[in-house]
Amino acid sequence: MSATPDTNRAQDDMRDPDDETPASRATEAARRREPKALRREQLINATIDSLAKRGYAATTLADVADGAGLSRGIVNFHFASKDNLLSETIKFLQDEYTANWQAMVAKAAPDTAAQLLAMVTADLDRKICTHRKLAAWFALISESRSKPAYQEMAWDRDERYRATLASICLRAKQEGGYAFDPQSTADAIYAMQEGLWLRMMLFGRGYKREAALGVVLDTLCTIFPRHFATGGKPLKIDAENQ
Amino acid sequence: MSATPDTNRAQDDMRDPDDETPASRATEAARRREPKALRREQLINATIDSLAKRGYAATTLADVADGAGLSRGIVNFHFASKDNLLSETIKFLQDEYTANWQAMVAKAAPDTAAQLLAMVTADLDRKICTHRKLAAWFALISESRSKPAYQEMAWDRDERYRATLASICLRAKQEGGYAFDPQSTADAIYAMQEGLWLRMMLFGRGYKREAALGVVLDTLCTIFPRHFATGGKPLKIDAENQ
DNA sequence: TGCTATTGAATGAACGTTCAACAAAATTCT
DNA sequence: AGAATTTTGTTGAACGTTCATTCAATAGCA
Repeated sequence: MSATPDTNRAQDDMRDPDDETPASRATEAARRREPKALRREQLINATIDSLAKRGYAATTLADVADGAGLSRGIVNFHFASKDNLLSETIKFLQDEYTANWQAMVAKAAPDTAAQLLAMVTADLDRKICTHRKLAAWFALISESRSKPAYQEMAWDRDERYRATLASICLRAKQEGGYAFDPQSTADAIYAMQEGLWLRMMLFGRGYKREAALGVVLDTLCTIFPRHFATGGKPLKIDAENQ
Repeated sequence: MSATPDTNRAQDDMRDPDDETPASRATEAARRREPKALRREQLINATIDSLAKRGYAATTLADVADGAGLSRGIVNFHFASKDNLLSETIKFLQDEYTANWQAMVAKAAPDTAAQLLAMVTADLDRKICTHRKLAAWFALISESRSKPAYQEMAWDRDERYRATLASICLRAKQEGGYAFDPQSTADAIYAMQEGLWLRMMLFGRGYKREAALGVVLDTLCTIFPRHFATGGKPLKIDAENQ
């Protein structure tokens, strides 16, 4: 029982309702009973905090352990090495991201406009698009030059999203008689979203989720005028296919 | 006279004709004569190399000095501290970037399409858009959470580009009778470009400048159909204003 | 009694910074 | 002009700090 076990997570300027550590561990004894997976997630969350607050270079295992309210040696027990902890952290973020947009797309109406809207808003979802997660993600991904493992994960994530987006753009083109190249359009939209992420990461208070969402919706209106009304609301279109 | 003074710079996958160190310093004596500013630039270039090759976390002063073919203590003499070296490096990149697009815009024809094309292609210029510079830039900017100085520089650069782009979008709207919001459109285009930068940084060989350029031009055609013909060529438009 | 999770001190390597010594250039003096 | 002196640039070893990792000791749990 060293430091006071702090549950205060990520003083994010966006005030995320983010990932609260589920089990409200009261006593030292109760904490011990928590299954391994939970402890790992707790450490990963502390890692995200540290990455967001202090950056990649200044993220130390001591800081992570302190953030989780545990002792120094704990990370090497659960993750073997710092490298592995960071790999697992990026994997955690990627998995959460992918699961989120896939769920949102599955839940959305099957028509093209709704599917497109779902994909695009998924990236700006409250759960994904928090300042601390964006900061952590950029910190990790920027080091991917020297870490081939990161690059692979980024590539994976990218391909899936990009391919799905391209197929929706193709459908939209067929329905709306647009002139654009579907793959180019998909790439442009995807790039725009990552660019908006970057802006949000860089200018925390100065550029919020709502602003980014406005830009995205306006752009959809411009690119897909027959699917979206001004204001970003999907327009019902009686598609011939489906 | 310690290590062989290596002039081999940045084995970039993009084979940049990049910044060759101007003076071809032959002898130890000749090197000494180089003015201070040149030595600084040489060290900054070695820093960019190291950031691109090894990442932010693994960039050490020893590595920078080795890369420049100089001795260990040299950086602290010219830059006082590692922190300052990195600040000067990001400043160098930002200044080069801003000077480049402003020069290209100034050189372009005054009509809206040409100005827009100039701004947009400036970002993908051979001189700016090399793998090593992108990697270095992302490595630095990702740490800006913990370095307020970086953030300020990023903001500055951003504002100037964004405001110029927005004013051009406004002109285009007036000329072409488009429905879009000019600021949103400017933001979208800018974000798209930074997103494409990110892709190029991440997927080096897998996503080249030419691919990004194609996406950008296609997008211009989609957004400004009355200014650009399919294929991205600017269309002469007889503007009423100017 | 094992077994698993956790602790915190010890270890050794890596790094930024400092500094005394040195060398080349520039400046001053004769 | 040439010698003497100061200034400027450079070196590499030394220092102190920080950090990841290891590990013996310990405590809860089956």
